[in-house]
Amino acid sequence: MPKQGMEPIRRTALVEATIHEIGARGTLDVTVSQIAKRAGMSSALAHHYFGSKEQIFAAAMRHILTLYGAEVRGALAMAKSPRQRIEAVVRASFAPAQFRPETVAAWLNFYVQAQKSPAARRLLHVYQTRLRSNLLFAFRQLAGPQALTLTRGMAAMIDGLYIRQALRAEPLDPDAAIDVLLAYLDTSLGQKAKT
Amino acid sequence: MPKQGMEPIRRTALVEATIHEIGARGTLDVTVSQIAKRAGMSSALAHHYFGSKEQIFAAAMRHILTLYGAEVRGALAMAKSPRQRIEAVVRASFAPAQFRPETVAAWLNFYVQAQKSPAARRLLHVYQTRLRSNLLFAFRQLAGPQALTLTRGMAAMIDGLYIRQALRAEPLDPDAAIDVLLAYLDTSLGQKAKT
DNA sequence: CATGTTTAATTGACTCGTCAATCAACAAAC
DNA sequence: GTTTGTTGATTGACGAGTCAATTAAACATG
Repeated sequence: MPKQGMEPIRRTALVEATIHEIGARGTLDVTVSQIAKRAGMSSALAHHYFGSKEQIFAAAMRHILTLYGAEVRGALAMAKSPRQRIEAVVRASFAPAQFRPETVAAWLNFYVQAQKSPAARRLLHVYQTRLRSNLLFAFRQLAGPQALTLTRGMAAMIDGLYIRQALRAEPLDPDAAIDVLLAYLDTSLGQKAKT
Repeated sequence: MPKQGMEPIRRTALVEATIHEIGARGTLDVTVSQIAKRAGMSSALAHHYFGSKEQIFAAAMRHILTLYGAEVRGALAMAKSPRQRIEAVVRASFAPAQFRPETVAAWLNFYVQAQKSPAARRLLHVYQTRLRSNLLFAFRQLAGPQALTLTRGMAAMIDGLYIRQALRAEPLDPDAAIDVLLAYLDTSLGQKAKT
């Protein structure tokens, strides 16, 4: 069977299987065998390519963060005004790809993973910092001294809406979530320039 | 050694040990032995009183939710106006007892637990619903039609600020968190009656 | 109040299952 | 015939839950 050049294929298959499996089970308690099975291979092969379960998780996390980063960057590229930059971050955060149940469940579980694994914590920290500074920069131009408070509030609200989705309690659709956030944005800025 | 009436003592010791152990390790991956050891007894005894690990977790969760519920009810009792009722919920949510790192870490992990355990999900759901309806009721009197959006925003923000604390990323002290929330409240209500 | 009996509390040792990780061996492709 | 892909079987560790046996308090009774 062995064709050559399987490695990248296997790796991505495993990463995606990991995210789906975590999403489906709602837990980090997924076995390498489960992941491997979903990816259509033996668990031994998974170990062969990744070395350890923790490295599989790390790769899955990197994948999610990369996708999210790309989504944000894409949205940001088209934004002209500070107001648009904030809106871009919000919309990117709730884009269909980011708000799929498996993805969100995976996020929640990676939050937990970050509590034990320093590597996971670092990864998460990089992205959170980047996101926050995007918001802060824009808010500074719009609201001066209140910028820090507004940034904190908005970042918290994004996370909170994610959690709700993960818990499937009061499952808001993306548009409703975006509405909540934009309402916050607008009233905070006192209905200034809705450009 | 056997004195009588040990049961309630052992049970509460186990519940508290569970919360501390989860907080300390940052994971639901705590063994019954670890919990029992911290509570100063053998793992066999823990099983004797609770039957299973899941029931220990459920009891710990109930404990946390009960404390939180009591805190909210206490704060709510003194509130006279709708504005004060919202503020009461906010302040109760970030009261020192609720915002201790172990407690917050335990919360996060119970969110995860709720994904697999229907019992945990039910417990969480009851409290979340109660909380939300407290907010919604007050917001209706203050903001009429926007009440639903505001409630969603505020509930999300509370959860999000909790997460931040759990992750120890940008660790806000309780007062800062309350400031963020009250700023949201005030601007949303357009600086009406700050009573 | 001494003594025998029940009973709650308690644990060490054990079972059984599960899972991450390893390894030896085999199968194409080159 | 060497490299790359692949797996079944195995190892070793660990953890939930059980159980039989031990302790000493509580209690009864003459």
